[in-house]
Amino acid sequence: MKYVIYADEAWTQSNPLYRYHCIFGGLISTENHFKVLDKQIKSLKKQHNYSSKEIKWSRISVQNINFYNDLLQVVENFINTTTETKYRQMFMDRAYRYTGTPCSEIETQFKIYYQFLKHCFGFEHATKNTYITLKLDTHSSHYHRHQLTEYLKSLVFSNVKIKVEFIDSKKSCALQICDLLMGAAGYHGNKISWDLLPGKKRRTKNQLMKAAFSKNVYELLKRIDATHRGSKAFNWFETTGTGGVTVARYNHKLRIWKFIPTLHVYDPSWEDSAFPKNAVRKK
DNA sequence: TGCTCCTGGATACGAACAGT
DNA sequence: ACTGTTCGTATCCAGGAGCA
Repeated sequence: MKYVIYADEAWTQSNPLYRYHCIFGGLISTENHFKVLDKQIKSLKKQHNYSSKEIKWSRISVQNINFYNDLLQVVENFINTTTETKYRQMFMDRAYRYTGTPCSEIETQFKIYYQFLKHCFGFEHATKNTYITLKLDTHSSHYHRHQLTEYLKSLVFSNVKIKVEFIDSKKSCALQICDLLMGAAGYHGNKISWDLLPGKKRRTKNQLMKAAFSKNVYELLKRIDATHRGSKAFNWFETTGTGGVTVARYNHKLRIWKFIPTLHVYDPSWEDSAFPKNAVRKK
């Protein structure tokens, strides 16, 4: 069986520091399903006069919010109706501070990328002769593509053959969807909408709009989790339980993974209670 | 099992805002 | 300046998920 994974990262910057960071997201499905998704998105773009523009978290505005909300329906439908499609999200929490050997920011990012691809999809439970083409955004790793490729060479499974490709996110709706979902995750999880403008006691229209959209994304993921796993609650920033069976890592339609390095200390200064209520968690 | 985190809903009050 | 609306805070209440 052949699959394609589109994966991307977001909220990796370290200035300012946000509690939830290094958010990695990946959509896995078949090439054909992705082609259909592409067509659906293109037609929706036409309807909304958004054809020439790229889908991007940072491009959401009051003027195009209807397009983005409609887009969420397309995405939900895509994930729900195509059995091969699954979504994975990994992130890190600064409350669990890594205490191992320090390394450069970019190297850390590669290592985490590796962890994400190695463990989040549960490849070890895939059937024999599974072929996966990993499509990563060329833009974000442009200068380090070679280095990342080297890291990913050690991604070896007996049952899964992996091929890595770098593509331009401008040309891939699936990658753009990843950017959107992760952008919303970071915005919501870090309470960015509460980063009030100087002297303001209320959030701006734009902040409220983005907070509402993030919530729509949250509810989308919650619905998917509820439909396919029967769970009654959904935490965007907690590891999804496996119910004691490791094959869940492969089978689940949607999984969230809070990546906690083995070598870590708990840093309560990042706890929710260390910040005022309704405040952005940044340092 | 108890704890924390994350979420929901309802209600009430007052402050901040937008439009006129 | 006045008005009506929206937003934020402060209460309660509730429960699920995951972790130690």
